[in-house]
Amino acid sequence: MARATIYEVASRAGVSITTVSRVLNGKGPVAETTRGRIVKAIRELGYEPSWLGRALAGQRRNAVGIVFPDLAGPYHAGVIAGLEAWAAASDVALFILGIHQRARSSALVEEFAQHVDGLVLTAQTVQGAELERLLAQGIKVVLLGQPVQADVPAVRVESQSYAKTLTEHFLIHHGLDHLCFLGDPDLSPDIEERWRGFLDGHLSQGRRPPSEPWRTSLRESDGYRGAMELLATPPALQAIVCANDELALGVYTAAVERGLRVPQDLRVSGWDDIPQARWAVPGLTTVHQPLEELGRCAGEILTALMEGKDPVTDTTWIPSTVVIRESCGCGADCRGEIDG
Amino acid sequence: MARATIYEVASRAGVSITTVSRVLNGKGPVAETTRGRIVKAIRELGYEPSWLGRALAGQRRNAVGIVFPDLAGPYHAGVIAGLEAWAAASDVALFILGIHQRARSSALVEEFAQHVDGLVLTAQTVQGAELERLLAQGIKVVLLGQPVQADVPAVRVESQSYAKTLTEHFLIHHGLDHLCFLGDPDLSPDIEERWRGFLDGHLSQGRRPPSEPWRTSLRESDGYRGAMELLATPPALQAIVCANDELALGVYTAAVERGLRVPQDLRVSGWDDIPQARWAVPGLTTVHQPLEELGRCAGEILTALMEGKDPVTDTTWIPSTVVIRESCGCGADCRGEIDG
DNA sequence: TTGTATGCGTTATCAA
DNA sequence: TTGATAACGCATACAA
Repeated sequence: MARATIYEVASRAGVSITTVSRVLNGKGPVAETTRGRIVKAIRELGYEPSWLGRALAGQRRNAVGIVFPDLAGPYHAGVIAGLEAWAAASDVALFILGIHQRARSSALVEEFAQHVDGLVLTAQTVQGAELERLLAQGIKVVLLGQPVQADVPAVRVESQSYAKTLTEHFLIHHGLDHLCFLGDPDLSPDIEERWRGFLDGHLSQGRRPPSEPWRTSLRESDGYRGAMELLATPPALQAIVCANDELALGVYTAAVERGLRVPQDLRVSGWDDIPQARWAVPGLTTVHQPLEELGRCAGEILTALMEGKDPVTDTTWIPSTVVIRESCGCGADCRGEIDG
Repeated sequence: MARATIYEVASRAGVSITTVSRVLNGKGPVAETTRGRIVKAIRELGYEPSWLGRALAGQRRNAVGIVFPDLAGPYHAGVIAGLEAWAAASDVALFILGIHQRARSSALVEEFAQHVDGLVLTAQTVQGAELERLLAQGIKVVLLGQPVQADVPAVRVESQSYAKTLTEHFLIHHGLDHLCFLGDPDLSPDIEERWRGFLDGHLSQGRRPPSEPWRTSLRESDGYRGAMELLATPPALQAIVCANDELALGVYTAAVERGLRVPQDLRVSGWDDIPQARWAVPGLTTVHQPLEELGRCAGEILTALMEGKDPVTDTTWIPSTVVIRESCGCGADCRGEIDG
């Protein structure tokens, strides 16, 4: 019924638990014949060491965790895949936690931390004092897409230059004048960068800086509502640069409702390159983030941290790719990718 | 640096750890003044009980886990959302594990199990002997979309009747004759049900039983390749009923390449109602699974199990919804939903 | 009302 | 080469 313990193995093999522990961990000298008896006992009992006992005895937990605000968005799957690839190669377990706006989410993360040696914290999960607490307990932490904090290693995607490239694409290649940014820069540093890149694009062309961003959260319905209002009042907008793809798809719906064709009457771009972006008609021009690369990179930093290398504290920047489809007004002639 | 322990709290409050434990767990009598001192000490030290200590001392872990083959598909997000809703309401932590075809995945799950009181196991994760091992260790288990096992509670979506409905929709409403099922019934019991419902639909109409399913795995590229071959050889297929949406979208691509229009020249249906299904053109007729409901239901069974209620061992069946869009050949007139 | 002592399953230190 | 035994942090039976 219950699991076998090291004591049962020891008594069955006629040795002490110390010796069993030695063969289990492969350290310390054990006579070949003794080892044979112990291995046999282990097999016969189907014994597996208790993770709890090990962890309590101060051992490595041999697991890392990643924390997401929730697992609904387009973001997590790619990151997890990358991190998982690293974890499998490192023979470390990967546990995942979504905090889902829970009331006691802070306690939740702290408890989660007890199960692992290292934690990857994505945007909108843990910050400030709570993060300090975690660090104080000796948990290794890598931030993903979070505002950079002193002395905490982070992985970020470079957004600003791609937003600039995208904006210039509208401004120069398509010769537009009247663009609007949809999304709230205060929601995350990544989005703030996109907004700044949007500004950069205007400034680099000597254009009048665009109006304020139309601040909204990031769901499709927010994009629909935002666009409905933006398109209600003159002067007519030529393009809406969205903070993510879901907003952009909401804009599609609003455009239909306002009797506007995309891209003939209204150009749209998104960010993230979610699966729908490829299937929507017209195909959504967007920015593809190398999510797997992000996850893998976080894993490698975790390795360094857990091996106690000289403390990594700098931010690693990962590049993206602009994906040109049709929603920006490009035809088959200019589809493809642009480098930042 | 390190966490405070119950001993430090005790000494600071001038009591024994027993008394601290008592106020921590709210059981046993404690004098009001003593409790005050202890509460104060706890606050001052920022003490939080060690999850490890508690678990090792034989307490409930106050966490449940869910295991997926991987987190890339369309499946997991909804299920997690539902399970998470239950978990939050029950004040239980939810940990997630993806096994990602790891070599030592069996050991991985067993280790994961030590962190939790109960486990939700989805299809293609744990079966047979390994499952028995888990159960033998007293872990509470709920199966999700798995073949039913004796004495293990399970939650399943009813697929067969919806597959039948969908097939009859093609056969009767659209008056077709020559349908083909794309996908491998051996991959999961759910898909096998879909195939059986496809057969049922033919038989109920006294039609000649269709040819064997075109066996393939479930990625979009498989759908593309499968359809390319299916459409290469006469007699001309009128409709392809796909085992999931991703396959169906692959069929879209193949149709374009073969110069066929969907739905005029070829009808298509999918299964799952992934986000792309709504955005693809034409909109994909598919079957929507109440994923959140699935998760919540699994959670509730877990509650019963963990409270040691009389053992739940039966399978709970959850109903789906057929979502009619345009890929089956329906126009605006018959869009909507059909009940099973 | 409070405290002592033991067990939970390991690893690690030291002694034999 | 092996074994007692003390941590690790908590809950709890039993004693006071």
